[in-house]
Amino acid sequence: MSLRFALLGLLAVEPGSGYALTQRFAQSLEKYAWHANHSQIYPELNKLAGDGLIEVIAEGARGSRTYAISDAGRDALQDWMLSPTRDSRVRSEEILRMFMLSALEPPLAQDLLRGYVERAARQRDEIRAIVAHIESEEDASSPTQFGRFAAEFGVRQYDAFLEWARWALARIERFQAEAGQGSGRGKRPSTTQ
Amino acid sequence: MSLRFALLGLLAVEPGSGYALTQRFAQSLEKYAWHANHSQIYPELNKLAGDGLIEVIAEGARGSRTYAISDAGRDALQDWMLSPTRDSRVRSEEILRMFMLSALEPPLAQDLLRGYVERAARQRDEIRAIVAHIESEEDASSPTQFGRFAAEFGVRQYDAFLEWARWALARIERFQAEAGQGSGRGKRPSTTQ
DNA sequence: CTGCGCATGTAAAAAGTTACATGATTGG
DNA sequence: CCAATCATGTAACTTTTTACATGCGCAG
Repeated sequence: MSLRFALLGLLAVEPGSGYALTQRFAQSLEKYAWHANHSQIYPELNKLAGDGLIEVIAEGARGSRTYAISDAGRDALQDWMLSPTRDSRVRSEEILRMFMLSALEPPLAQDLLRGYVERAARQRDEIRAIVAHIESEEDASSPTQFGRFAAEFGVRQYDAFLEWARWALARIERFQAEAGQGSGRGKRPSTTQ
Repeated sequence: MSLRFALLGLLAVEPGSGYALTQRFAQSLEKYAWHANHSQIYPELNKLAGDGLIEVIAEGARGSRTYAISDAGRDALQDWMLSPTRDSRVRSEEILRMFMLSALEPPLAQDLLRGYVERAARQRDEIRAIVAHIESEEDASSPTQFGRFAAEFGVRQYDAFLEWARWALARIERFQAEAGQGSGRGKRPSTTQ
């Protein structure tokens, strides 16, 4: 169901073709919220059009069709937005890898974490540059709003991740130092079966 | 593929049955990293055992089997951790809804956002309580580390979200104030209300 | 005149969800 | 003894991924 509403939401902001939507998906949604390939997007657009939630408002070169959301579509989107979120689950292979670090030997985990930190910092800086660019355009019209929201979200997300990663590094280090000292104050599980 | 490694990672920290793993999934992974139902977990455990990556180390009441990761499993997990992440995409219906807010009328978007802020703040406080509890146990053994990492991540994640939401609220407000004056840009969808 | 990007599709396979199904054990 | 929870599974369906497939239009 989410794919439908992702498409309706994108079309509510601005009309576009399947091709354009595929790109907008990749630009603003896939890193934080949802992702879909064109092979899933095209059939879903046809279904949405069949249900009268979107309409073809223009046909261009190479058989391209520009869709716009219909009034019924806007209603459906709003209903969905007002309905309770029944799924608060998240899928992210990157975060999964973070958590799995605790299964590795501490030195290896630290190495990996440091690499992640570096890449995350670089990516955050890239988004910051995008934000600066959008901001300089000074165009507060709807279409850019969407990307602006996503970009701001991304910056804050990366910042939070970086803080967490640094905290995790420090914790692993501390844990390792304690373990290295034979008689620590921490409990020794020894024969815990 | 991710499910395999999520299970291997959990078993690398501590052995457990399919039932126990289902619960650990729901506790520490599903809100931030990955989720799976028992109907997906049990068959995957059988496959992992068939591939020699995990082993049954105990059988208990009600036909329960406790699995532990094998040396081959540990190697497979490590290989995966060291391999480049080829998928940096995220799926989260909640975040999707956030982004779709820009498709709604500003006052409605603000109402919804305020509701989200309230719930997020409550959830963050709940995790903080869990963190405080884990911290008070003073038990630095591996099994708890996992949940501790996830909880810390959750707190920072919620904090970042809350900051973003407040920023978004302020921005919508400003945008609305500007639109209220002469600076009419963008389309105005029927003020028929 | 050719290669790249635009533009749309379908099919098969894998992954994930929901529903159905069963039985054991334990606490009240 | 009854309800809740433990514990495992399969089947049908939906969603998502990967691969295959085709053709137009433009810039160099």
